Amino acid sequence: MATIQDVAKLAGLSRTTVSRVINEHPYVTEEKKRLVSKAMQQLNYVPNSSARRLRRQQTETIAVYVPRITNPFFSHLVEVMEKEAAKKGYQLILCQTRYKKEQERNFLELLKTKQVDGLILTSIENDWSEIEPYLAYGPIVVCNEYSDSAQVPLVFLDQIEGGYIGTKHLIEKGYTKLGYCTGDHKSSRVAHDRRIGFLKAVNEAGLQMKDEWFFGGAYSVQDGKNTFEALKQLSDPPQALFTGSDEVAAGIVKAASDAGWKVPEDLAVIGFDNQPLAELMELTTVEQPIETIARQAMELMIESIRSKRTSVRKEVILPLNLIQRSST
Amino acid sequence: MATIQDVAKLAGLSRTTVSRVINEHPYVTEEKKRLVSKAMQQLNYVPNSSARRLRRQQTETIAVYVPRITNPFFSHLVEVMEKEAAKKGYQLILCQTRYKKEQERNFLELLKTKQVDGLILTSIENDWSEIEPYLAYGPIVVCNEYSDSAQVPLVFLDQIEGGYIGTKHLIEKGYTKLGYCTGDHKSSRVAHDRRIGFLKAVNEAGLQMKDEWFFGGAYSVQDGKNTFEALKQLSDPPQALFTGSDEVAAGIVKAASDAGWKVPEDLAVIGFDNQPLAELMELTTVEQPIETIARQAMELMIESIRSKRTSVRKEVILPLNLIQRSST
DNA sequence: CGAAATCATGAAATCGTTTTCATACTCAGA
DNA sequence: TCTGAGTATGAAAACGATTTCATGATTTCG
Repeated sequence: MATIQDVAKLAGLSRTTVSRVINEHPYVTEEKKRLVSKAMQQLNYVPNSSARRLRRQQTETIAVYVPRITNPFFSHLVEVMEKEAAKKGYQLILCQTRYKKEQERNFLELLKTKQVDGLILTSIENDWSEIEPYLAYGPIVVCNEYSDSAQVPLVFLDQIEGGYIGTKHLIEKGYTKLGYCTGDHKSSRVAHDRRIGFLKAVNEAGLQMKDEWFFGGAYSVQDGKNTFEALKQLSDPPQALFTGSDEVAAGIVKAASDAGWKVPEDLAVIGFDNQPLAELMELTTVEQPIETIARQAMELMIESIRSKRTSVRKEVILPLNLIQRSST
Repeated sequence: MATIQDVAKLAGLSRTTVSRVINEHPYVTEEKKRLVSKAMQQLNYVPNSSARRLRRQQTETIAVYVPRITNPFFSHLVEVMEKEAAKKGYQLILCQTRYKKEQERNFLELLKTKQVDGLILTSIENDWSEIEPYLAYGPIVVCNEYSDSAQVPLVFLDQIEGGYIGTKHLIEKGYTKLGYCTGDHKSSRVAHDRRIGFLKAVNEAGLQMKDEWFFGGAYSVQDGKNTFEALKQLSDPPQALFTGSDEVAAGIVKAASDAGWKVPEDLAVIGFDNQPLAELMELTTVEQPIETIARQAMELMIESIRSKRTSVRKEVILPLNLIQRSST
């Protein structure tokens, strides 16, 4: 492998000048530039990035935390982030926390050991106090999740509003017996807020709720199917169901159709996300502007890296909107 | 930030000894080990990975190429690879080629500039001769795709067999007028082989084909819907359709149902992949053992990195199997 | 008991860049 | 003609680790 020294020798110049050419420093004559370029080509030279990283104290790499990349919501987020990062000369390291506190903590070392310039969290497993100390080693941006105490940029969606407009829609459609079915991930602010939005709409309309109309722990298509089986057993089932994801909604619709129920006549269902699957199943759903939050988060990240200012809290809240199809 | 020098000073020892403790070198007395550990803790020291990379000439990072991470097949592949890599102390850099030759070539520089120890390709856009020279800079493993001339480990599925068993199944079910609907991605060996398998089964059974029963360029759910619309116009449509992906199959089934066709009575459809969506839509499909190929590819990669032998061709061919549901 | 092998440590070289500092040359303005 | 600003270059320091080499001390063994 050719080094900068080899190039310098072949061009009859110093390492310094070669480095200047590479980094487009002014004060290099055209003639030397040509000489250097020629030598670099002849030797098929490229700068060694480990050396460059060491000297420059930056890696041009960003770590992105997701629970699991197979979740379409997160893979979409990552797709956009990678594209945006590549555009600005950054690479992405993928970290799957698998919803585990410990996994998340392990990956935090990446920042400390200077393997990445910054961290984007799309989910938060640990208490913020566990994460906070790592801010000393580089910027952190939170995307999609929310934390009260985090002194960092936060890009997230107005989930209260999301819960509210979805529920409002059901109410306007004339349903009065509403069920609620989500993943209720303990620490997640997202789930918490949606529930508030749901209850707000319900209370405004003066509707009655029953405890048995709350279904929890639902994440997958299969969970949706199970939820329907449970619902079917009720003597007084809800007429409409608010769900926390399109997968769950799809599972419910499928199971209901298979059982001979008509959607939305016998049971209306509203999803969340507007995934490709929602279109396939013709689900009414609350669309999350994934591209926008991903892009915003990445922009804030790169800005934080470049400016080197100390991290400050900054909230970017984006709206959600309803997409009406035939499941309600 | 504390450096190894600071630790050495605090512990009253040399950098060398500290380094030995970090790297678990023998020939360090227990006493000094304690001293060093204590100093490291006091200073909250962690080794700087850029420096370590430079000296060791390795990065403990692997680049994975996928066309798009939102494609569930690839996100599943990446999920397993990341998990496997993390287990062995490696990180993953995600590279989305977006089916573009140029993007793919750009990312190849990662290997040359020593930002990664190796490359795993899950799709190949460029001619192998474009990629081959980069073997000089580190190992490459091909996963899922196939190339005749590549002198590297290749982990892939027997797509001829896949096309064959899917088609055979349709024939055994009694269908005699078979359609073929895939993405026909020009350079892809995968698509090519499946077609061969399809034709083999058709010929063995002595069935007649019509040109109009071949549908191309279908990748998405929407493409599937469009395909059905086209098929509907035919005066003599096929009874059953072999498709290249579950998305396409799902689109066809959906459009058919909406048009009042019964599946499989009026039109049978078989998918490919066994994605979650296939279960939801109850698609018969050809399952690809994604976890296995991902794990195998990652193992071969890490082995190649560690052994430092020159790359040799090695084919690992895994079988596919049929999952029967109610769409056929 | 003396030589060889093993254990324990540190000084200095090394990895391949970028950056700082010093030096020299050119040219415009007083 | 002298001064100071701008231009162009290179020597050497720095980034922070690991590895080689050298040197003692200690143990083993014939």
